[in-house]
Amino acid sequence: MFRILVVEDDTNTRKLMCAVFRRNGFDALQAEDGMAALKIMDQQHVDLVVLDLMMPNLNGYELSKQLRLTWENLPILMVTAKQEPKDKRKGFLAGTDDYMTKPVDEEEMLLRIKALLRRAQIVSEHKLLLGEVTLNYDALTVTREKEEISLPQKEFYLLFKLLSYPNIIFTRLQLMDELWGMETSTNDHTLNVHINRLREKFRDWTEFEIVTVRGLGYKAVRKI
Amino acid sequence: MFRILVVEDDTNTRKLMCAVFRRNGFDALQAEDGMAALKIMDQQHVDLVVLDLMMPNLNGYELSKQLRLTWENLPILMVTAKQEPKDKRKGFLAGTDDYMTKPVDEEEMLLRIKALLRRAQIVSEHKLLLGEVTLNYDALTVTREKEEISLPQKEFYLLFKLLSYPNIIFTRLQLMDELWGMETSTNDHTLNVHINRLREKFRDWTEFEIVTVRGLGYKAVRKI
DNA sequence: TATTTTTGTAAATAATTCATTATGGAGGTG
DNA sequence: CACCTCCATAATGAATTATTTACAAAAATA
Repeated sequence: MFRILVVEDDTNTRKLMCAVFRRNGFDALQAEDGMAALKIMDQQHVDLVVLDLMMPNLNGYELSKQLRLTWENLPILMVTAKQEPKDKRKGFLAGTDDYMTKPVDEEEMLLRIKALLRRAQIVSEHKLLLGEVTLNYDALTVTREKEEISLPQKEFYLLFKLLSYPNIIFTRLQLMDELWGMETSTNDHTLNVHINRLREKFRDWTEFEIVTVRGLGYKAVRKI
Repeated sequence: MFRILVVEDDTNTRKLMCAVFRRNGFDALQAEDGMAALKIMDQQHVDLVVLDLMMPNLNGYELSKQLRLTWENLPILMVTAKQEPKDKRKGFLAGTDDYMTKPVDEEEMLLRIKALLRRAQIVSEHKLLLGEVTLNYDALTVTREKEEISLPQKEFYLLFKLLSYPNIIFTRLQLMDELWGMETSTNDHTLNVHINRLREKFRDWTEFEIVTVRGLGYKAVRKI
């Protein structure tokens, strides 16, 4: 069972959140400020932290920085005020983080929590499991039962990125940025070609498919 | 028959693990804490220890240190929490150790146990057995039936390293590091050359093969 | 010291991966 | 339907990476 730590100064909100988590099969702990949170983290295993950014004493930004020092891949879901500028909201997130704005929608929170946990697992195990199919990040291979396809780096990272977040559309820019870096001078047509090569290699696989979203970019969808 | 000692404070988990081992042809002993574990170890021969790091009294770290003092090459499989930082998880492992994160997958645990036992045997006997083929660490020789090839040091250690962990990819950096040390000024092309020499010598052997993983490094695969 | 063996370097060759271009097709829009 | 944009595909060539060969330096051995 996954254990979630809720850090939130408002007692009502905090208790409500914990109740929601418990009702949905999670184990929930609570802390009313950053200090209490760190104390709990030292004592027991926590899979994910939900964090209000507006708190007395050690505020959310500071706490998340502290947490990152020790638990590099700990997923953190930050709860921010809506009027906070967007770049500030996203700016300091690590790869395994996400944020939501208040007031928090219960349904949405659970979805995000689940996505974060899944992603954190991917990060820590360097593997991506999709039913019968496994992407092994360290070996650059894709396997299905006995079959193993090994891919060139660019192709592999592209596929891994897409399949890490199925059904999520990535713009060409995002993908270029992730695989080639901001400052590349590489023509962005090359992305088409890589996509094409991937499609070619996995044409007869029924598990997933790379779908073009015209005008936007690409997404991977799981079939079956 | 190999004998495994399970050290785990949670009674259910402990009994379940022992049941799994017995079902798979191992002899299983159990201890609910470090003290009990040491007592058992003093009384009888144990081939491998499975150890939960989170335990009351003598914790897992301490116990493993204690065990190492007397049983230098005892293979230990540590069970750690997932959020433990990776360097902490791996940092104190000896060559014959491994770790897993909770929750533990039965299949994976058995695989790791077998790999550990195999490796421990390598270490204690200074030999690596692959079917008909034997690598003798002290003599720097590779034998198959009546045939015996003796290798120069660098070549032998390289082959030994690769074959100790078949199917695991080692980066050029890892291999350079292991065979030449971090601070070497040796050109890393030399690795290619050594690989090439090994391939040449064992070209007609069907038992194993050195495979290059472009952009990453090399791995040894067992054939047949 | 002379000889052999081992190890490292360098250069030539080969293979793979990646980027670019060109062409044509699909889908949207007026 | 005509037109345009965006994307798919194929072909080509450049860049990167690995293999092989030859040779020289270093170390070990006779």
